[in-house]
Amino acid sequence: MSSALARRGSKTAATACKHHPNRNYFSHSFYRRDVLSPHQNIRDMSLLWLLTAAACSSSSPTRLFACRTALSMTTTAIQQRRTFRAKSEQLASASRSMAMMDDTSSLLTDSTCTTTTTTTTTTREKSLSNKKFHPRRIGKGCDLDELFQYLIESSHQLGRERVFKSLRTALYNASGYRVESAWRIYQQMIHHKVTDLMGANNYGHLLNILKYGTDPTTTISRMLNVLDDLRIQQESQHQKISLMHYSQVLFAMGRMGDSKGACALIQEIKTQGHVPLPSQFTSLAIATRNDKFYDATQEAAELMMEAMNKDQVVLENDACVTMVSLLSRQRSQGQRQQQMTVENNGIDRTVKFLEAVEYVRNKEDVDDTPTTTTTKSQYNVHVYTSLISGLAQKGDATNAKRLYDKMRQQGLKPTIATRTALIEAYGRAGDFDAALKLLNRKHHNSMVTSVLTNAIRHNKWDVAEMLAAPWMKKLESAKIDDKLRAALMWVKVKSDLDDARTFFDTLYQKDASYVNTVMVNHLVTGSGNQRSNEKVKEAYGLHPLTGKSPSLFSQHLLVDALFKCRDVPAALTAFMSMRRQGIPDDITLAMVIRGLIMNDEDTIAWNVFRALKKDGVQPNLWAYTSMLKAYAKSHSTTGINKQLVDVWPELHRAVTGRHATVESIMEKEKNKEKVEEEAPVLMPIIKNPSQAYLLFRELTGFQTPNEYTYTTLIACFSKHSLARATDVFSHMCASGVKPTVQTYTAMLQACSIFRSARGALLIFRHMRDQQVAPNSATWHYLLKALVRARVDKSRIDQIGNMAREAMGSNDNDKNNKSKRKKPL
DNA sequence: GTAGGGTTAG
Repeated sequence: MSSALARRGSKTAATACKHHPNRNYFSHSFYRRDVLSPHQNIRDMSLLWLLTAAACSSSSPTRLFACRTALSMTTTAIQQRRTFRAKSEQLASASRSMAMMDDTSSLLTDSTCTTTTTTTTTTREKSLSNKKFHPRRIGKGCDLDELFQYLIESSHQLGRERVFKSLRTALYNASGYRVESAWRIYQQMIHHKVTDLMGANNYGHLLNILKYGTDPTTTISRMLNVLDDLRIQQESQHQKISLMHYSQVLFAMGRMGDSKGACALIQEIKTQGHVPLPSQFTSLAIATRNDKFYDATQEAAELMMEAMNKDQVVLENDACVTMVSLLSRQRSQGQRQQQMTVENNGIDRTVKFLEAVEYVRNKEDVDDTPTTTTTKSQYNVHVYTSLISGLAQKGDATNAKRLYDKMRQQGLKPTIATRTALIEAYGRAGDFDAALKLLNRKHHNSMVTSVLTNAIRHNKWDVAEMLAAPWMKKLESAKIDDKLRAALMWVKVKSDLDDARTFFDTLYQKDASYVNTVMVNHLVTGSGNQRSNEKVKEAYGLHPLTGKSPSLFSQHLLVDALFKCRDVPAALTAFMSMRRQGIPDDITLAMVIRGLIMNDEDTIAWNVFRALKKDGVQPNLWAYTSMLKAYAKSHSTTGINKQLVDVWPELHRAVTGRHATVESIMEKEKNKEKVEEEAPVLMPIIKNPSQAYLLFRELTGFQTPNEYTYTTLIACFSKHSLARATDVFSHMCASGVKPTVQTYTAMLQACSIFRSARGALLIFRHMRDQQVAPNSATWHYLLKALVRARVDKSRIDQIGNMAREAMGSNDNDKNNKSKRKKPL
């Protein structure tokens, strides 16, 4: 109700707002029917314990990134804010000077009342107008064009005070809460240079209308313009920007998803010596959630934690729920330019956030009367659902289930969303018995989607088939939503690509809304796996049918598919086109490195890799490992495709993002020669294991190598030095990274090359002790090592028999597996 | 009505 009143601009609402104890009338909860008491907020120590345990069990060793420090992040934010403000100011002054240049008539939309009217206006008419546009008479039905015309003609007689009063009344009574009207009235105030007469409340009212604008760019920039004007007034001590003004802008930023702007504004509030309001943090949380272009989760969380820990700010429940949801699903590593933090894990960060929430809640209890005797959980079902879902994404079904049980103990009833989150946890962990058991009662779209996609991920074709079959018949029914339909398409793509492709057409013909982007992506990926670049390109061409242009993610899949088809020029062309539209993430960059190396374009890969680092982009672990793979290759590939040499300068620009953004274009214009000097040179890759080792040392400065990285490094050494390969192997075991069958095989390969029977048998025993099952390659290199080391023939035969025996049963396994793998 | 389920890398 309050929001409706406020929107109508009713005086009652305004007064009610003014007298609200916290003057917190932009609070999101204020607009809600069920305003939660602060005590209903998060407060439950035992849950925190549980989560901390989950974080400890799942957290991997620290992955550090040499990036900006917290301090420089803040500075950058301020600088960005300044640039943005400067741009807004330019915009404002441009619009102002335009208004000045144009005279009276051009400011009016109604061209009928122009100069002719001015000359023929009689004294009587004037006095009529005087009456009509008297501040007291300006009401709802007032014609703004007429009013503006009148004011321009009579401003000299009326005096600026009177002009201002008329416009002010118009703002309150005639704008009708229409954004455009309010903005035009404000522009008139600027034109008549009367904004200095505006009171803080007038500014507040204006902002209150503007915040409901529909266009993100105009809405925010207009509001920032108003704020800038207010700031100028503040400097001449006319006005003071209050928290409510900031709240209005933050509210709009929340709606529009301008997370960078919201962070910067919160910082500004702090610099002004205020403590931001809880509702302002809620706006920040909403802005972070709604921002599709920038992930400010970490920055926002830190601002909130600081406020809680230092200023005892009690966050609103909405902000908590939103932040918990965002934090718990943060990717644990590999984000480019990520801030250096110890808590790189989503759950760690969530725990840290909740600790701050607990801290301030407990503090509040002590300050208040300590009457809270209830042990009942103060978390609501949404917080639990977010947390369960966060654990689910990490495949931590054990803790997800514990949390779910705990929630039930607290007497909270799980909803469909909660059960879906738990099903997702089981599915990710590969526990399909548990997932199906939960699904048993009612097959809801979201639950089926979850189990289905996880079954595909885990190659559980029996589960996928069983689940998909009944839905396949009604694929065209409206009862199936987008996500489920896409999951069913995925099943089809995996079982029969051509059939899936035909089916896409059938669906589209039935109803264009039945097809979506994800389906096209599945078709592109499926075609890539079939190594058919014609099919890839054809499938990619389906994107327009979904009514959406391909996102960066869709383009990522295209590039990957083209690399799989060994069409390097096409893949690189697609990648460069992708770069022109946005900044590829670390996964895309690693995929490009990998694609090049898989296609034996080692030199180009090496140069892309160098260019990234030189540009300050930290390649992630996957990129490093792919690069290492070039050194581990048995065949030498140093030649470069001529076509790629020609494409290199452009590729270099695409990788580093030189003059692709507005800023860099400006930079280039400013400093033309400097950019042109930088003709990128293709450096040859020097393939010796010491170089590989240097690369490995370098990556350990940023990330923790995993079993794949170690194995690749061992493979680099296996042809050169058994001692060094063994060193890496020992280092791997000492670091707690478990060798895989591939690791042991690489070691055995080294033993065979260096004719070490003793080494081979030691490695083989180690493998047995670790209960790792050998594969045919393992047996092959073990035997080869023994043969080359001239071990006693009877001994070799003995092991050869063991190998045949083991492989015989393995073959059976394989056959069974492939039988099982045959889908639908 | 908030929270949940769809497509990325050996």
